[in-house]
Amino acid sequence: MNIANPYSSNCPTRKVLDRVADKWAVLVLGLLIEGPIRFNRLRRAVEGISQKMLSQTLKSLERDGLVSRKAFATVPVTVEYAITPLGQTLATTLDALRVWAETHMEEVTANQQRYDAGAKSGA
Amino acid sequence: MNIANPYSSNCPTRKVLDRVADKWAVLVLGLLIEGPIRFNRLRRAVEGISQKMLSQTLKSLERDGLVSRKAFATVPVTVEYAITPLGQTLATTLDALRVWAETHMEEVTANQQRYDAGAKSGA
DNA sequence: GAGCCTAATTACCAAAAGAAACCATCGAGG
DNA sequence: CCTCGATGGTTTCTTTTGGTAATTAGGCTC
Repeated sequence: MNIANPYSSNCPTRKVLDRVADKWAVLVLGLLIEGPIRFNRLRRAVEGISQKMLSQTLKSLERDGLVSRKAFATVPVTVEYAITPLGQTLATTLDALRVWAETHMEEVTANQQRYDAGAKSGA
Repeated sequence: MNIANPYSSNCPTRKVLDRVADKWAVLVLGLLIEGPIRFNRLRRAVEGISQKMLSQTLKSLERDGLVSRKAFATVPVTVEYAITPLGQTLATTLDALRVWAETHMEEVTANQQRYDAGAKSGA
């Protein structure tokens, strides 16, 4: 079982890591944890995402078993996306990242400005 | 509404999240937490990374104040990279992600195979 | 003085993201 | 009737990013 190091490219952990390193997936999962939601509503909620990327993100999340898709044969066909139990475990983990961002973003931004200022004068 | 929802694109949290959604940054930070390390050593450790991407990743991590760079005027100039205290807090958070991956990768892989099989026959 | 090791950049090409248009269906309204 | 709007997508095109390989620069070794 001890497959261990994600630093070798053939390690499956690396694949999952690659998958998770996706800003849209992180944002979508973060929204889905609040409850099932329809496609366009999701699109409006996640500011800046295109239909293509949302569709693509949802498809791969579904493929991974992190979200479930349910289509209703209503007037204009509605599709509802929901997070799965597995997806919830990931969303919980990712939430720590959001908390980190909220806690440290000011410091990071300050660092960036200091760096940029230094690079400008130091060059 | 300074902080709050990362779903609006102008939220600084979103910027940090974008930044973190980078597989190389995650892997590099994970290695740096074990101690300072030189450029080429890092490159050999992170399998599959190119010099360009490593250089680029390190530069942006340095800009964010997550790692520090120290050049030594040795024979062939050596450069050592180390994680900063701020970087450590992030690396710790990201470690939870690695743990998630190690715990759930089998399930995710199984889901993918089931999905792919279903799509093939079900389409 | 050719070759090598260091860290990093550059040029070039492939892949992915982004923007915007199009598709098909149906109900509402002019 | 015919267009409009809303539904969830896909397609097309452009831009941005990532990957490969070659190059740079300096000094040491052979």
